[in-house]
Amino acid sequence: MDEDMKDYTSETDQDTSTLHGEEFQTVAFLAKSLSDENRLRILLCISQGKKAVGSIVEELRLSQPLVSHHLKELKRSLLVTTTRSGPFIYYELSDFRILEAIKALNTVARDLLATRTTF
Amino acid sequence: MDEDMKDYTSETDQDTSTLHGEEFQTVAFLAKSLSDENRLRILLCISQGKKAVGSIVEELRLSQPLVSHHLKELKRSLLVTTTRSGPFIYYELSDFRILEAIKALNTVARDLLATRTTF
DNA sequence: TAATCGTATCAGTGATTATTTATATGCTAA
DNA sequence: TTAGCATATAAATAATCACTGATACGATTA
Repeated sequence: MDEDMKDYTSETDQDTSTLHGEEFQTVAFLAKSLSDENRLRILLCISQGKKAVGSIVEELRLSQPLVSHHLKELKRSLLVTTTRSGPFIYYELSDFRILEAIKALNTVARDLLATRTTF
Repeated sequence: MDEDMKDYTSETDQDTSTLHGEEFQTVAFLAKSLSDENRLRILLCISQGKKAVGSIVEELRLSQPLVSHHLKELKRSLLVTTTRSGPFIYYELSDFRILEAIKALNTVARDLLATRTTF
């Protein structure tokens, strides 16, 4: 059961210099989670601390079903975790290094746009 | 063959700690380019050096129109540049730091899968 | 119990996209 | 000019996805 993703044994050192096999799939899956502007806003929003859905809705001025939809997607990619407290459901980042990855993308993006010759 | 890597001294102070405004859009756009398994394979493929379309087709065993389609998408996101030499069109990475971003995503993805509580 | 608040889910729609097959375009040599 | 190779593009399909509006679910309180 649970054949979505595979587990790794972390006994030996992993090769971080290149991707192989199913890693292309997992990286693509993770990148897809970051490929939506609203999801990025949500991630940055809850990076300040765990927040309930209503707070995110209010802060980002998005509809509640839309925020719930994106949070579900972020949870599916394991980027966020939830904790219930009464009627509130708090969402928080599961790994803050995703912020470093986002910043790396931002740096590259800014440079690509800056050094662009045409336009 | 010269690698045109650049030094990055900030001429204007850039805020790398957070995203604001249009940066969400550009990061999402860049992430979308990385959100496809075949495009990641293509990027890693040409990271070994500039390659013609036929070489990529052969190496990745994808159809030629599919490779051309993805290369067009990668060019649209400024991740690759082209050089024509006779009938051949060579594609190469425009910024090798995208590999670092991909590796960062891979590390996070591997950790998310590893530390996941399997119910 | 009922009522209310917070959140999730359902159904539908329009837009985007990955892929295939077929065709067109561009370059070079004979 | 022709033929032939390398690459791009067009057309069609199927799948995915972001978003909206409506509704359902769950927890708390009266």
